[in-house]
Amino acid sequence: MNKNVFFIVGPTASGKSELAADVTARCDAEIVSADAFQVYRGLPILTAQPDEATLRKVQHHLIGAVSPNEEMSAEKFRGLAVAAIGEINRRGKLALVVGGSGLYLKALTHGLAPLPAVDASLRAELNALSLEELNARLVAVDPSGAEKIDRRNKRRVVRALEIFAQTSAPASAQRREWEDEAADVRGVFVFRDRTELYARIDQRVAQMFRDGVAEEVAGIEDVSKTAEKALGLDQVRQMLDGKITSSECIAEMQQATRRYAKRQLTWFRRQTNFEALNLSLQKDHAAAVDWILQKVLSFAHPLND
RNA sequence: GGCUGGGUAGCUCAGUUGGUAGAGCAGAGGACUGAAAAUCCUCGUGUCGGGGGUUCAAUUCCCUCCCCAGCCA
Repeated sequence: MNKNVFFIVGPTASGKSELAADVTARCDAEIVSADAFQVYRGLPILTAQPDEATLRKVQHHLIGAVSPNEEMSAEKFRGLAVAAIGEINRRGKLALVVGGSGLYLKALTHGLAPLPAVDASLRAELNALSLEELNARLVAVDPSGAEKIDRRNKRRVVRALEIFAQTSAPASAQRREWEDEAADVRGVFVFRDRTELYARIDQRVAQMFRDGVAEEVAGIEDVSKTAEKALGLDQVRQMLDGKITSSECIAEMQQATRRYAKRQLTWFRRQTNFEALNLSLQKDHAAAVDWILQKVLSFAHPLND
Protein backbone atom coordinates (compact mmCIF):
# COMPACT_ATOMS: atom_id res chain seq x y z
CA MET A 1 0.00 0.00 0.00
CA ASN A 2 1.71 3.18 -1.12
CA LYS A 3 -0.80 5.61 0.20
CA ASN A 4 -0.67 8.32 2.80
CA VAL A 5 -1.93 6.31 5.75
CA PHE A 6 -1.15 6.06 9.44
CA PHE A 7 -2.56 3.37 11.76
CA ILE A 8 -3.79 3.58 15.31
CA VAL A 9 -4.70 0.13 16.59
CA GLY A 10 -5.54 -1.22 20.02
CA PRO A 11 -7.97 -3.29 22.06
CA THR A 12 -11.53 -2.34 22.79
CA ALA A 13 -12.05 0.29 25.50
CA SER A 14 -8.43 1.41 25.37
CA GLY A 15 -9.54 4.91 24.44
CA LYS A 16 -8.18 4.94 20.91
CA SER A 17 -11.24 6.60 19.36
CA GLU A 18 -10.88 9.73 21.51
CA LEU A 19 -7.13 9.78 20.95
CA ALA A 20 -7.55 9.39 17.21
CA ALA A 21 -10.10 12.20 17.05
CA ASP A 22 -7.84 14.56 18.99
CA VAL A 23 -4.81 13.69 16.89
CA THR A 24 -6.83 14.17 13.71
CA ALA A 25 -8.03 17.55 14.85
CA ARG A 26 -4.43 18.72 15.06
CA CYS A 27 -3.16 17.52 11.70
CA ASP A 28 -4.72 17.54 8.25
CA ALA A 29 -6.32 14.12 8.44
CA GLU A 30 -9.54 12.11 8.41
CA ILE A 31 -10.39 8.89 10.20
CA VAL A 32 -11.10 5.55 8.56
CA SER A 33 -12.55 3.07 11.04
CA ALA A 34 -11.24 -0.51 10.95
CA ASP A 35 -13.89 -1.96 13.19
CA ALA A 36 -15.86 -4.99 12.05
CA PHE A 37 -19.00 -4.03 13.97
CA GLN A 38 -19.05 -0.27 14.13
CA VAL A 39 -19.47 -0.43 10.33
CA TYR A 40 -23.08 -1.43 10.83
CA ARG A 41 -25.79 1.16 11.07
CA GLY A 42 -28.34 1.10 13.86
CA LEU A 43 -26.32 -0.33 16.73
CA PRO A 44 -24.28 2.63 17.93
CA ILE A 45 -24.56 1.80 21.64
CA LEU A 46 -23.96 -1.95 21.41
CA THR A 47 -20.95 -1.56 19.13
CA ALA A 48 -19.58 1.39 21.14
CA GLN A 49 -19.35 3.76 18.22
CA PRO A 50 -17.72 7.12 18.98
CA ASP A 51 -20.29 9.57 20.34
CA GLU A 52 -21.97 12.28 18.28
CA ALA A 53 -19.61 15.00 19.48
CA THR A 54 -16.54 13.00 18.45
CA LEU A 55 -18.05 12.13 15.09
CA ARG A 56 -18.77 15.80 14.49
CA LYS A 57 -15.33 16.99 15.54
CA VAL A 58 -13.47 15.30 12.68
CA GLN A 59 -14.46 13.47 9.50
CA HIS A 60 -15.05 9.72 10.07
CA HIS A 61 -15.40 7.03 7.41
CA LEU A 62 -16.84 3.48 7.63
CA ILE A 63 -18.76 4.02 10.83
CA GLY A 64 -22.39 3.05 10.32
CA ALA A 65 -21.59 2.63 6.64
CA VAL A 66 -23.45 -0.60 5.93
CA SER A 67 -26.90 -1.88 6.74
CA PRO A 68 -27.07 -4.37 9.62
CA ASN A 69 -28.78 -6.89 7.37
CA GLU A 70 -25.80 -6.90 5.03
CA GLU A 71 -23.04 -9.53 5.27
CA MET A 72 -19.52 -8.23 5.81
CA SER A 73 -16.16 -9.81 5.11
CA ALA A 74 -12.51 -8.90 5.27
CA GLU A 75 -12.39 -8.40 1.51
CA LYS A 76 -15.46 -6.21 1.51
CA PHE A 77 -13.93 -4.12 4.24
CA ARG A 78 -10.67 -3.87 2.31
CA GLY A 79 -12.50 -2.55 -0.72
CA LEU A 80 -14.39 0.06 1.29
CA ALA A 81 -11.28 1.14 3.17
CA VAL A 82 -9.09 1.41 0.07
CA ALA A 83 -11.76 3.56 -1.58
CA ALA A 84 -12.07 5.82 1.47
CA ILE A 85 -8.31 6.20 1.81
CA GLY A 86 -7.94 7.00 -1.89
CA GLU A 87 -10.59 9.65 -1.68
CA ILE A 88 -9.02 11.24 1.40
CA ASN A 89 -5.55 11.22 -0.17
CA ARG A 90 -6.92 12.75 -3.35
CA ARG A 91 -8.03 15.71 -1.27
CA GLY A 92 -4.44 16.00 -0.05
CA LYS A 93 -5.16 14.68 3.42
CA LEU A 94 -3.73 11.93 5.55
CA ALA A 95 -5.92 8.90 6.30
CA LEU A 96 -5.77 7.78 9.90
CA VAL A 97 -6.94 4.18 10.08
CA VAL A 98 -8.12 3.40 13.59
CA GLY A 99 -9.59 0.18 14.88
CA GLY A 100 -9.24 -3.11 16.58
CA SER A 101 -10.32 -5.75 14.08
CA GLY A 102 -7.10 -7.62 13.46
CA LEU A 103 -8.00 -9.50 10.33
CA TYR A 104 -9.53 -6.44 8.70
CA LEU A 105 -6.39 -4.43 9.42
CA LYS A 106 -4.17 -7.18 8.05
CA ALA A 107 -6.30 -7.51 4.92
CA LEU A 108 -5.75 -3.80 4.39
CA THR A 109 -2.02 -3.69 5.10
CA HIS A 110 -1.04 -7.01 3.51
CA GLY A 111 -3.75 -7.70 0.95
CA LEU A 112 -5.73 -10.81 0.06
CA ALA A 113 -5.54 -13.23 -2.83
CA PRO A 114 -8.19 -12.76 -5.52
CA LEU A 115 -11.00 -15.21 -4.78
CA PRO A 116 -14.72 -15.37 -5.49
CA ALA A 117 -17.10 -13.88 -2.93
CA VAL A 118 -18.48 -16.11 -0.19
CA ASP A 119 -21.35 -18.35 -1.28
CA ALA A 120 -23.81 -18.40 1.62
CA SER A 121 -25.65 -21.57 0.59
CA LEU A 122 -22.40 -23.49 0.01
CA ARG A 123 -21.23 -22.39 3.44
CA ALA A 124 -24.47 -23.49 5.07
CA GLU A 125 -24.21 -26.86 3.34
CA LEU A 126 -20.67 -27.43 4.62
CA ASN A 127 -21.52 -26.23 8.11
CA ALA A 128 -24.15 -28.94 8.35
CA LEU A 129 -21.47 -31.63 8.06
CA SER A 130 -19.47 -33.05 10.95
CA LEU A 131 -15.88 -32.04 11.57
CA GLU A 132 -14.79 -35.60 10.76
CA GLU A 133 -16.56 -35.57 7.42
CA LEU A 134 -15.16 -32.15 6.54
CA ASN A 135 -11.65 -33.27 7.39
CA ALA A 136 -12.01 -36.38 5.27
CA ARG A 137 -13.05 -34.27 2.31
CA LEU A 138 -10.21 -31.82 2.78
CA VAL A 139 -7.59 -34.55 3.00
CA ALA A 140 -8.94 -36.06 -0.22
CA VAL A 141 -8.79 -32.78 -2.05
CA ASP A 142 -5.77 -30.97 -0.60
CA PRO A 143 -3.61 -33.27 1.55
CA SER A 144 -0.70 -30.88 2.01
CA GLY A 145 -2.98 -27.96 2.83
CA ALA A 146 -4.84 -30.11 5.33
CA GLU A 147 -1.63 -30.58 7.28
CA LYS A 148 -1.05 -26.87 7.66
CA ILE A 149 -4.40 -25.74 9.01
CA ASP A 150 -5.93 -26.32 12.41
CA ARG A 151 -8.18 -29.26 11.65
CA ARG A 152 -9.95 -29.06 15.00
CA ASN A 153 -11.23 -25.65 14.00
CA LYS A 154 -14.31 -26.18 11.86
CA ARG A 155 -14.22 -22.65 10.46
CA ARG A 156 -10.82 -23.21 8.93
CA VAL A 157 -11.71 -26.53 7.37
CA VAL A 158 -14.99 -25.21 5.97
CA ARG A 159 -13.23 -22.20 4.49
CA ALA A 160 -10.61 -24.36 2.76
CA LEU A 161 -13.36 -26.52 1.27
CA GLU A 162 -15.31 -23.46 0.15
CA ILE A 163 -12.32 -22.19 -1.76
CA PHE A 164 -11.78 -25.54 -3.40
CA ALA A 165 -15.43 -25.83 -4.39
CA GLN A 166 -15.48 -22.35 -5.87
CA THR A 167 -12.16 -22.41 -7.72
CA SER A 168 -11.42 -26.11 -8.25
CA ALA A 169 -7.95 -25.50 -6.82
CA PRO A 170 -6.63 -26.08 -3.29
CA ALA A 171 -6.88 -23.10 -0.96
CA SER A 172 -3.28 -23.61 0.15
CA ALA A 173 -2.02 -23.11 -3.41
CA GLN A 174 -3.83 -19.79 -3.77
CA ARG A 175 -2.79 -18.32 -0.49
CA ARG A 176 -0.65 -15.23 -0.82
CA GLU A 177 1.99 -15.31 1.90
CA TRP A 178 2.10 -12.24 4.05
CA GLU A 179 5.42 -10.52 4.46
CA ASP A 180 6.52 -10.03 8.05
CA GLU A 181 6.41 -6.33 7.69
CA ALA A 182 5.08 -4.17 4.94
CA ALA A 183 7.78 -1.51 4.71
CA ASP A 184 5.55 1.50 4.23
CA VAL A 185 3.04 0.65 6.93
CA ARG A 186 3.39 2.99 9.89
CA GLY A 187 1.37 3.24 13.04
CA VAL A 188 1.03 2.89 16.79
CA PHE A 189 -0.42 0.17 18.97
CA VAL A 190 -2.06 1.64 22.05
CA PHE A 191 -2.91 -0.45 25.08
CA ARG A 192 -3.25 -0.23 28.86
CA ASP A 193 -2.32 -2.29 31.90
CA ARG A 194 -4.61 -5.30 32.13
CA THR A 195 -6.43 -4.40 35.33
CA GLU A 196 -7.07 -0.88 34.11
CA LEU A 197 -8.31 -2.08 30.73
CA TYR A 198 -10.65 -4.59 32.35
CA ALA A 199 -12.02 -1.96 34.70
CA ARG A 200 -12.73 0.30 31.73
CA ILE A 201 -14.49 -2.55 29.92
CA ASP A 202 -16.67 -3.35 32.93
CA GLN A 203 -17.54 0.29 33.31
CA ARG A 204 -18.33 0.76 29.64
CA VAL A 205 -20.66 -2.22 29.47
CA ALA A 206 -22.56 -0.98 32.53
CA GLN A 207 -22.85 2.43 30.85
CA MET A 208 -24.33 0.85 27.70
CA PHE A 209 -27.34 -0.20 29.74
CA ARG A 210 -27.79 3.30 31.15
CA ASP A 211 -27.59 4.56 27.57
CA GLY A 212 -30.32 2.18 26.48
CA VAL A 213 -28.77 -0.80 24.68
CA ALA A 214 -31.80 -2.87 25.54
CA GLU A 215 -34.11 -0.51 23.63
CA GLU A 216 -31.62 -0.30 20.78
CA VAL A 217 -31.47 -4.09 20.39
CA ALA A 218 -35.24 -4.47 20.83
CA GLY A 219 -35.77 -2.02 17.99
CA ILE A 220 -33.64 -3.81 15.42
CA GLU A 221 -35.03 -6.95 13.83
CA ASP A 222 -33.23 -7.80 10.63
CA VAL A 223 -29.54 -8.52 11.18
CA SER A 224 -27.18 -10.46 8.92
CA LYS A 225 -25.28 -13.59 9.92
CA THR A 226 -22.12 -11.58 10.39
CA ALA A 227 -23.72 -8.66 12.23
CA GLU A 228 -25.51 -10.91 14.70
CA LYS A 229 -22.14 -11.97 16.09
CA ALA A 230 -21.81 -8.55 17.70
CA LEU A 231 -20.67 -8.96 21.25
CA GLY A 232 -23.61 -8.75 23.60
CA LEU A 233 -26.36 -9.02 21.00
CA ASP A 234 -27.24 -12.54 22.05
CA GLN A 235 -27.07 -11.72 25.75
CA VAL A 236 -29.28 -8.64 25.44
CA ARG A 237 -31.83 -10.64 23.47
CA GLN A 238 -31.85 -13.33 26.14
CA MET A 239 -32.47 -10.64 28.71
CA LEU A 240 -35.31 -9.18 26.63
CA ASP A 241 -36.82 -12.67 26.45
CA GLY A 242 -36.60 -12.95 30.22
CA LYS A 243 -34.17 -15.86 30.10
CA ILE A 244 -31.51 -14.07 32.10
CA THR A 245 -31.60 -11.13 34.48
CA SER A 246 -30.13 -7.78 33.62
CA SER A 247 -27.25 -8.25 36.05
CA GLU A 248 -26.45 -11.65 34.54
CA CYS A 249 -26.58 -10.03 31.14
CA ILE A 250 -24.18 -7.29 32.16
CA ALA A 251 -21.77 -9.75 33.80
CA GLU A 252 -21.74 -12.01 30.75
CA MET A 253 -21.14 -9.13 28.39
CA GLN A 254 -18.33 -7.80 30.54
CA GLN A 255 -16.66 -11.18 30.59
CA ALA A 256 -17.05 -11.75 26.86
CA THR A 257 -15.60 -8.30 26.20
CA ARG A 258 -12.64 -8.94 28.51
CA ARG A 259 -11.88 -12.16 26.67
CA TYR A 260 -12.17 -10.39 23.36
CA ALA A 261 -9.75 -7.67 24.48
CA LYS A 262 -7.28 -10.36 25.51
CA ARG A 263 -7.45 -11.95 22.06
CA GLN A 264 -6.91 -8.54 20.48
CA LEU A 265 -3.83 -7.97 22.62
CA THR A 266 -2.39 -11.29 21.52
CA TRP A 267 -3.07 -10.42 17.90
CA PHE A 268 -1.47 -6.98 18.05
CA ARG A 269 1.54 -8.25 19.99
CA ARG A 270 2.10 -11.10 17.58
CA GLN A 271 0.74 -10.04 14.22
CA THR A 272 1.72 -6.40 13.95
CA ASN A 273 4.88 -4.35 14.29
CA PHE A 274 3.48 -1.01 15.27
CA GLU A 275 5.20 1.08 17.87
CA ALA A 276 3.62 0.33 21.26
CA LEU A 277 2.26 3.02 23.56
CA ASN A 278 1.11 2.03 27.05
CA LEU A 279 -1.51 4.60 27.91
CA SER A 280 -1.40 3.56 31.58
CA LEU A 281 2.10 5.03 31.74
CA GLN A 282 1.21 8.31 30.06
CA LYS A 283 0.94 11.41 32.20
CA ASP A 284 -2.45 12.30 30.75
CA HIS A 285 -4.57 12.26 27.62
CA ALA A 286 -2.85 15.35 26.19
CA ALA A 287 0.58 13.76 26.57
CA ALA A 288 -0.59 10.67 24.70
CA VAL A 289 -2.07 12.83 21.92
CA ASP A 290 1.25 14.71 21.62
CA TRP A 291 3.21 11.48 21.47
CA ILE A 292 1.08 10.06 18.65
CA LEU A 293 0.94 13.37 16.81
CA GLN A 294 4.71 13.51 16.77
CA LYS A 295 4.81 10.03 15.19
CA VAL A 296 2.23 11.05 12.62
CA LEU A 297 4.07 14.25 11.69
CA SER A 298 7.47 12.59 11.40
CA PHE A 299 5.84 10.11 9.06
CA ALA A 300 3.97 12.66 6.98
CA HIS A 301 6.95 15.03 6.72
CA PRO A 302 10.13 12.95 6.68
CA LEU A 303 13.25 15.01 7.52
CA ASN A 304 15.30 13.41 4.78
CA ASP A 305 13.32 14.49 1.74
C1' G B 1 -23.90 -19.20 76.04
C1' G B 2 -25.68 -24.33 73.83
C1' C B 3 -26.41 -27.49 69.51
C1' U B 4 -25.55 -28.59 64.31
C1' G B 5 -23.06 -27.84 59.76
C1' G B 6 -18.86 -25.72 57.50
C1' G B 7 -13.57 -23.57 57.03
C1' U B 8 -9.21 -27.18 50.86
C1' A B 9 -6.73 -22.87 44.32
C1' G B 10 -8.96 -15.78 43.23
C1' C B 11 -14.53 -18.00 43.66
C1' U B 12 -17.95 -22.48 44.28
C1' C B 13 -16.92 -27.06 45.90
C1' A B 14 -15.03 -32.50 45.50
C1' G B 15 -11.57 -35.81 47.71
C1' U B 16 -7.88 -38.59 50.40
C1' U B 17 -10.97 -46.28 54.29
C1' G B 18 -3.83 -41.86 57.06
C1' G B 19 1.16 -41.94 52.18
C1' U B 20 1.03 -33.64 51.53
C1' A B 21 -4.85 -33.06 46.63
C1' G B 22 -8.53 -32.05 41.73
C1' A B 23 -13.03 -30.38 39.07
C1' G B 24 -16.04 -26.28 37.31
C1' C B 25 -15.81 -21.13 37.00
C1' A B 26 -12.49 -16.89 37.12
C1' G B 27 -7.72 -15.98 35.18
C1' A B 28 -3.20 -16.64 31.98
C1' G B 29 -0.58 -17.91 27.34
C1' G B 30 -1.06 -19.11 22.19
C1' A B 31 -3.08 -19.77 17.06
C1' C B 32 -5.33 -16.95 13.28
C1' U B 33 -5.16 -15.24 5.16
C1' G B 34 -12.99 -13.17 2.80
C1' A B 35 -17.80 -15.26 9.71
C1' A B 36 -12.60 -11.99 13.14
C1' A B 37 -16.57 -8.61 18.63
C1' A B 38 -15.80 -14.97 14.93
C1' U B 39 -13.48 -19.74 15.61
C1' C B 40 -9.87 -22.96 17.83
C1' C B 41 -5.71 -24.91 21.18
C1' U B 42 -2.84 -25.18 25.86
C1' C B 43 -2.16 -24.18 31.20
C1' G B 44 -4.16 -26.18 38.23
C1' U B 45 1.44 -26.11 44.67
C1' G B 46 -2.47 -24.49 47.35
C1' U B 47 0.87 -22.81 55.25
C1' C B 48 -6.06 -28.48 52.75
C1' G B 49 -8.25 -22.21 59.33
C1' G B 50 -4.20 -21.90 63.88
C1' G B 51 -1.79 -24.82 67.70
C1' G B 52 -1.00 -29.46 70.07
C1' G B 53 -1.49 -35.02 70.30
C1' U B 54 -1.43 -40.21 68.27
C1' U B 55 1.54 -42.33 64.15
C1' C B 56 7.22 -44.25 60.43
C1' A B 57 3.75 -40.69 58.08
C1' A B 58 -1.92 -36.19 59.53
C1' U B 59 -5.10 -32.16 55.00
C1' U B 60 -7.48 -37.01 56.66
C1' C B 61 -8.03 -39.69 63.38
C1' C B 62 -8.14 -37.23 68.59
C1' C B 63 -7.91 -32.60 71.71
C1' U B 64 -8.06 -27.42 71.80
C1' C B 65 -8.57 -22.50 69.98
C1' C B 66 -10.28 -19.01 66.13
C1' C B 67 -13.74 -17.70 62.16
C1' C B 68 -18.49 -18.21 59.20
C1' A B 69 -23.72 -19.95 58.57
C1' G B 70 -28.21 -21.91 60.63
C1' C B 71 -31.13 -23.32 64.80
C1' C B 72 -32.10 -23.05 70.25
C1' A B 73 -31.67 -19.89 74.47
